[in-house]
Amino acid sequence: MARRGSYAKGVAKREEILDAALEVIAREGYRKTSVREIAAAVDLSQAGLLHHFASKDELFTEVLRHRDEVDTANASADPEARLIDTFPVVVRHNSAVPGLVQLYVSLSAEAPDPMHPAHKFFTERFDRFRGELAEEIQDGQREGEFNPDLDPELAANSLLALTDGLQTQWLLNPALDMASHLEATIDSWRSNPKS
Amino acid sequence: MARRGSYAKGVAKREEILDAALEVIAREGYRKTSVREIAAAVDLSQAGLLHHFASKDELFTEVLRHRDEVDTANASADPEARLIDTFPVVVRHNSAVPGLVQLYVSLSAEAPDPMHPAHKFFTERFDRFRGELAEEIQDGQREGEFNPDLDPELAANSLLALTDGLQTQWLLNPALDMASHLEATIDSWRSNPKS
DNA sequence: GTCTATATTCAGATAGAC
DNA sequence: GTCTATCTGAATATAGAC
Repeated sequence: MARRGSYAKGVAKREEILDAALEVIAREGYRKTSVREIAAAVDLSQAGLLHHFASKDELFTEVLRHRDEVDTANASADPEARLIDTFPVVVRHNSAVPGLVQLYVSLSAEAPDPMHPAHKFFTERFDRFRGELAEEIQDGQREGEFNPDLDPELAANSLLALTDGLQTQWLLNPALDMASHLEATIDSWRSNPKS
Repeated sequence: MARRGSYAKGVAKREEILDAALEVIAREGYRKTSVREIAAAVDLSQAGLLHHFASKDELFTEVLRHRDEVDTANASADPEARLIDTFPVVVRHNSAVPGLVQLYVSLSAEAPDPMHPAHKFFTERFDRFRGELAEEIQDGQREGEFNPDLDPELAANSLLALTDGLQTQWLLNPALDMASHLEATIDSWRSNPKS
C-alpha cells in the first residue's frame, strides 16, 4: 500500500498531529495555542512538527480541512442525504466539540487576509456549500417542498451565515440550541400546507 | 463644562485614539495592528497611549463600544424607530467601514475567553439586542404585522446570528449584499396577506 | 524525519523621569 | 499626561547535524 515505509509513516504522523492540534485547541483555546504545545502533545519538537506543515496558519487550516473531509466522507455513506438535512445534524454534533467550533470561528475571522491559508479554504467552502444548498432548495421547490418565492441562492447564503453566527453566540453561551434555530429557519421555508 | 482643562483634554484624546485605532485597523487589518502603530497615528508613544487604556484588548473593545454608542445615539434621535427596522440600515452603513466589521468579527471570535474584555461586552450586547428585538417582534405579532407562529426570542437570536454570519461572508467577498439578505429574512416573517 | 540551537522579530507591559 | 528606556516574554521560522 505505501510505496515506502516512510511515506505511510509521514501520513500517519500528519493525521496524528491534526488530531492532537484539535485536542490542544479545545483545551487551551485557539489564541493561546502555540505550535510548540501541539508538538509536545505528539512527542515532537517544534521544528519536527513544522517539517509536516509549512506554517502555523497552514497547520490550523488543515485541521479544519481534515474535519470537513471526515464529515463529507460520513455523509457520502448515505448518498440520499441532502446537505440541507444534514446541516442541523452536523451542527448538533459540533456542540460536543467546542474547540473545533472555536477554531472555525477564529480562522474565519482571519480569512479575509488573502495571504492567509484559510482564505482559499473558506472561499472554496462557501462556494461549494452555497452551490449545493441552492440546488437542493431549487429541487425542493420543483417538488413543492419549499416555498417557490424563495431565492435559492440567497436562502443558501443565509443558512450558511446563520450557522456561522449561531456558532459565535453558542461559544459565548453554550446554552443556546443551535440546531433548533436552524431547523426553525428551514421549516419556515417549507410550503405551508395549511393555507 | 470640564472640571479642569486636563479632564476635557483626556476625554478628547481618548476619542481621538478610538477613531485612529479604527482607521489603522481598517488599513492594516486587525491581526497585524499593534498598539505602537495606533500610538504613532495620534502622535503618542506606546506607553503614552496605554495611559488611557489598560491593555490592547481593552482598547480594541472600547473601539467597538464607542461605535455602538454613536449608533445608539443616532437611533435615539428618532424614538419611533424600531431596532428591527434600523438593522438593515446600520448594516448597509457598515459596508462602508470594512475595518470596523473586521474588528467586530475578530473580537467576537475572541470573546469566548471569559478573561477577555470583549467577553462582557458581547454578552451584554447580545442580551440587550435579543431582548429588544424579541419585544418588537411580539408587538408586531399583536398588531398582525408578523406571523404569529414565530418564536420571538428564537427569531431575535436568528437575526443577530444571521447578521454576524453575513459579516464574515462579506469580508471574504465584498460583493455580497448583506442588507438584502437581512430584509428578505425579516420580510419572510411578515404575515402574508395574499392567502 | 527529527533534533538542537538559534536567528529574528516583535509585542505588551512597566518603572521612573519630566 | 506623556516620554524614554527597558523588561520580559514569546513565538515562528530556519540552519545544519544526525
